[in-house]
Amino acid sequence: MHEEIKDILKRNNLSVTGSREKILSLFLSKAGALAHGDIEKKAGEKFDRVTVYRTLQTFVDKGIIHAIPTADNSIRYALCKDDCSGGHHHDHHIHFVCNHCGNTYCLDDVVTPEVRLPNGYTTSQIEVVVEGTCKACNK
Amino acid sequence: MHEEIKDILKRNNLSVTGSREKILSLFLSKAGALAHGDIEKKAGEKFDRVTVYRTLQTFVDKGIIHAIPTADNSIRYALCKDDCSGGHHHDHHIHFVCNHCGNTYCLDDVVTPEVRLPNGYTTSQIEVVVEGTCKACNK
DNA sequence: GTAACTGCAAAATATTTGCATCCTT
DNA sequence: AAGGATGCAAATATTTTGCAGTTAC
Repeated sequence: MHEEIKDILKRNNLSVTGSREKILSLFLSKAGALAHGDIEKKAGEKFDRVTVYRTLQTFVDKGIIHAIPTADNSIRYALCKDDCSGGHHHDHHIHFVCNHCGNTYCLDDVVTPEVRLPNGYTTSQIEVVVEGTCKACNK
Repeated sequence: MHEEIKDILKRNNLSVTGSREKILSLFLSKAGALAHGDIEKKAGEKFDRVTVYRTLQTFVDKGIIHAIPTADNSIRYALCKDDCSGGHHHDHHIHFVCNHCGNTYCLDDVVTPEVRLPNGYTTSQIEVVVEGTCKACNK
């Protein structure tokens, strides 16, 4: 188990427990985003469904991961880069859903574009989800 | 009941029924998007929850309405402009969620911006959801 | 030792399916 | 009359809550 995992937990004032390490390592080892169901499966029945719900919620609250809304309305989660601490999360990157392999990726290098709103509207956050075919599936 | 409603249904080869007319008129009379729960409430217990599920699904299939994914993962639906017929729906406008009044709007005048993806990725659809404060709440 | 975390059971919600009946065309 | 749509009941699935036992610090 990487030291990095413990670091992340400690940095966020969370106790280091088995389920948190396991779930966090799933996120670190996989490029794409994970849905609740993926985590239950991948973890291999090791821990309770309720623990997964609570752990994910805790991670979102602390800004360790963020939720990605997709068109088919399955919630997926992905690691936040840098410091999205204290629930004040701001994405500056876009999300990509591959229609072929079904994976969801954060394209960290693609900055969310400017959006010009009509007069009277103010913006606090912009979420961009692009659907298409990813690099791997395009080969 | 507007004639327009019957037209929309007929145009899509759907029988004109009470629940469909009612639900469609809710969408036509309201600027913002509606969640499943909103519809059940606003309809005033007139029809079954199951009917609402099935009607919404039918409308989405026919391209009469489209689903809007939001960060808090509540599914909302809004009317499609023009012809998004036959399940081949493409948004060209952005969605706006007001953090103040909670409403979701389609900003039909704001075109989705170009997104420059890394090499190897191809795009089929872009979904943009902006959060902030809407015109009415900013006064 | 204390506060925080987990697992189990159960409650509360949400969604889907089957089928008999009713309505639209 | 025939096919489609609705409503009800019930089966599934999902998410939340309470609480007792366990673990991290």
